Amino acid sequence: MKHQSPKRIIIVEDDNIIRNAFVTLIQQSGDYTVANAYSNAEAAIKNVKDDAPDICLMDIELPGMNGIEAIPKIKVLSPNTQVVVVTVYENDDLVFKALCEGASGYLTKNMPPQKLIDSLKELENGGAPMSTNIARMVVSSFHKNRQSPLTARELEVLELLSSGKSYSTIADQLFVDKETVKSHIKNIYLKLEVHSKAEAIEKAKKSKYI
Amino acid sequence: MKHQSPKRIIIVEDDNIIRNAFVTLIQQSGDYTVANAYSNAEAAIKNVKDDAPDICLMDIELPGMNGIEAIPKIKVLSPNTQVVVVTVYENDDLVFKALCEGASGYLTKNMPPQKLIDSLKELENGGAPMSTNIARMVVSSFHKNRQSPLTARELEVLELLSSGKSYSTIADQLFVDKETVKSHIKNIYLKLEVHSKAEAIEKAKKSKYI
DNA sequence: GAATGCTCACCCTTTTTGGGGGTAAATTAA
DNA sequence: TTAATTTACCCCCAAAAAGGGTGAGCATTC
Repeated sequence: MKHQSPKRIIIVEDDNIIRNAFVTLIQQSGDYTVANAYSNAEAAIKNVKDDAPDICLMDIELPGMNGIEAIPKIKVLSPNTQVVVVTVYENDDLVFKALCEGASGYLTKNMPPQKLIDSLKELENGGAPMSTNIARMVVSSFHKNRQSPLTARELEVLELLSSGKSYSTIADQLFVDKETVKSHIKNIYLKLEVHSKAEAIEKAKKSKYI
Repeated sequence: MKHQSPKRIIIVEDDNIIRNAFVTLIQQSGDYTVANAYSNAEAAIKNVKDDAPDICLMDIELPGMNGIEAIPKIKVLSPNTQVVVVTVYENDDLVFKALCEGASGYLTKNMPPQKLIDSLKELENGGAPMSTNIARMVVSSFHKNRQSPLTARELEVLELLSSGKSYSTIADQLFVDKETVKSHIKNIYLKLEVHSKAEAIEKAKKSKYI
């Protein structure tokens, strides 16, 4: 088998001390080479085709374009690059935005140095490295709220309603009359204290009933 | 500081050899105590209030009730118990079902033994232990498909449509005329080759455009 | 400078839908 | 034996959705 050349990494991080620490840490590991290190996203994007990185470590708060916006731009120019966010922010919103934009991992800067190298290995193995809290946030985002005021049938109806189906389609799918669906929806509105489909869906999603 | 009593664990696994291996492994770690070990979900559910486990290791394929169905029953009877699925299955459907039902982690049986103990520690630290492939599946589930035939504006409209909003509400939110929204939706239907809201939403979600 | 694609906006029509108000039987669970 | 759930029906009517077509303004691309 042919020898694998060491994985190429770029770093986007505006703090000089942290950036240099990452460079040193990664170079010393021996298994990776730092193709380039940037203090802003624009420069990284401009050079990403030449750098041809396997992995990009991306900070979020950066001068100019922020790290979240930078992710899709990197991915378009270099689709095989895996972007891992490395930041101090553990805010739900930022985490899910980063993942939606295409991040393959999300690390917080308070991790021990060895964890960074472990994470790179995890990426190579087809994983998605995440800090402890981030993994929990991600998994929790799937959990449903079981204290729902709605009955099982009502939840079924609301689920279908939230997928854009009409009353009659829902009725067909549940093998009941359209008027029955209407009754369920009336009860859903009563319980959720709303007066329209959109409000019901919004409230149910926010409360994680569906 | 007061001494913490060792975390209590129950195991639900129908294969005697594997179950006993887990028991031995966990007992030997010293940091955990096996409160009970069951070969089926029904028995585990019956005793979960008495066992009062901090953690439940749950297999999926079991005689009688399967592990996925068992998760919510365990969580209702003992809300502070963290359920971790331990299985051979890496199927997307099962993973997401397990997480939706309330699993706090998902491990595959091909892991090295030490990984199980590490995972228990990870749980204690507020994490969500996952095998490499599972973590990638979970993170990938957030990624959007960037080869969408829809324009940015059309995606915006479709996103709002999929949240149950009416044409006029969408129009207000985007500061355009209702007729403009209609035009966009007509184009969306054309491009996606559908003839209704529900079909458009279904196709867009399936293709991960939204 | 012609062509294309995108965003925006208006017109017409039709059927369907959604939401409000009631009522009530059968089943199931507490 | 109450209470809750699921089912189903009636009325009404405004609003919404979907189909059709047209076209201006703008940016990009060829």
